[in-house]
Amino acid sequence: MGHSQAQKAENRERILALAAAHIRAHGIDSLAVAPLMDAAGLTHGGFYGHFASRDALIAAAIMRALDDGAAGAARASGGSLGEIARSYLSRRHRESPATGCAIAAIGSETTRASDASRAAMAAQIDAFIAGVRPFVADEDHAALAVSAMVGALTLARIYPDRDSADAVLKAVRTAIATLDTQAAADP
Amino acid sequence: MGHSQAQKAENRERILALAAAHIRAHGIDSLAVAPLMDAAGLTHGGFYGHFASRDALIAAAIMRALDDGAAGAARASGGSLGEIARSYLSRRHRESPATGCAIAAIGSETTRASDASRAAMAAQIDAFIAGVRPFVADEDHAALAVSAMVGALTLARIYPDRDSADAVLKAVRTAIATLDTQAAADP
DNA sequence: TGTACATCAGTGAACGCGCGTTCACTGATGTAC
DNA sequence: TGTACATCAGTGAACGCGCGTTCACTGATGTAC
Repeated sequence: MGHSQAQKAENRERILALAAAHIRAHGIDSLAVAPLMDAAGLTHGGFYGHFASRDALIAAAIMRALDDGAAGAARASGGSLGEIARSYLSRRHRESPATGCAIAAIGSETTRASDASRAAMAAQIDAFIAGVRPFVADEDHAALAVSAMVGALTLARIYPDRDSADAVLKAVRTAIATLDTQAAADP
Repeated sequence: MGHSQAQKAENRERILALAAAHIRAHGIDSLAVAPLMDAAGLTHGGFYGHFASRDALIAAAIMRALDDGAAGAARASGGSLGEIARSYLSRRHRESPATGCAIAAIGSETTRASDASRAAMAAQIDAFIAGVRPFVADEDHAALAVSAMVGALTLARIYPDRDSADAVLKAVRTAIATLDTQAAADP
């Protein structure tokens, strides 16, 4: 089998991507080394050639999940707050935690994570707020909009029935659009 | 030792209260039977006289944590949205997840809990929205306010430094107050 | 360009540990008379 | 009211299992000559 250095980098990348998706879809605590390595097509013994420990992997996976989410947000970031909210609070995003925003997916769990992980997520929260800032009246409303988007996505995923989940998303989408001072200035 | 029926009810109550506090402070997955029974002053073998399984305890503990949080909210619910936000988004609440709102404390984890647990939390979200409804312009803004409060408390707890955490709480408190149509009607 | 060998990515068995759960047992409780 | 006994809450040892981690080994890689 190919055990080249290039292969190793690819393998590490695959492990990390799978871990980042897993923690968003199934939570941090349920991430186990052996099943993860299996999913990556490797045996569990080789794990420690890539990461010092499970904790080190988790820290790296959180960073990766944050980057994933930020990349998705950048791709979708539109020219108005309504557009941002429409994308962030979409049914698609609600149904795809594994590829979506890490803040919403593992927010309450990260509350209890390492300081480094929490700092990384805090930085992304700040970036999210800064991205929304141009569209609203002041800093406070930027924090409000971001809190509401992260909160609403989390709440929507709690509802067991899809209709209620979608109703919450729609309600907050509509309400957030009224905070857009740019749009309000238009005729 | 007193093994009376009254004692048993007290013991079950103590176990459940400890579990409800634990899951809010340290997460659902980290709840383990033996340490919990130890904290309750009992040995772990007796656990199954009170609950059918760890999963059954978790379901009961989530319900209890929701009730705790609702009781706290009812005690603090004031005559304006600003008052509600001031209490919910207080430093005190941020620092005391074990006795506070379960939606914020275990929101992202509950996303992956049993349907019954999710339904119970969904009911409380609906109640929270209904409680805020009288103070805002429409249903959508009630959902916005609740999403923002739950979201902001979660975000604040992610920040490793207290000042940033408090700044987010304050920003969202201030912004939410502007949504209060009752207060806006005042001179 | 070709050969010899050190390196090292990945293998898979083995380890110790913590956990959920079971169970035979103990002794106080509370009921039947 | 007092005694005899069935009940049952709690005990603590034991179980099997999954998990994180280690390690001796394998065989392809890539470098030195």
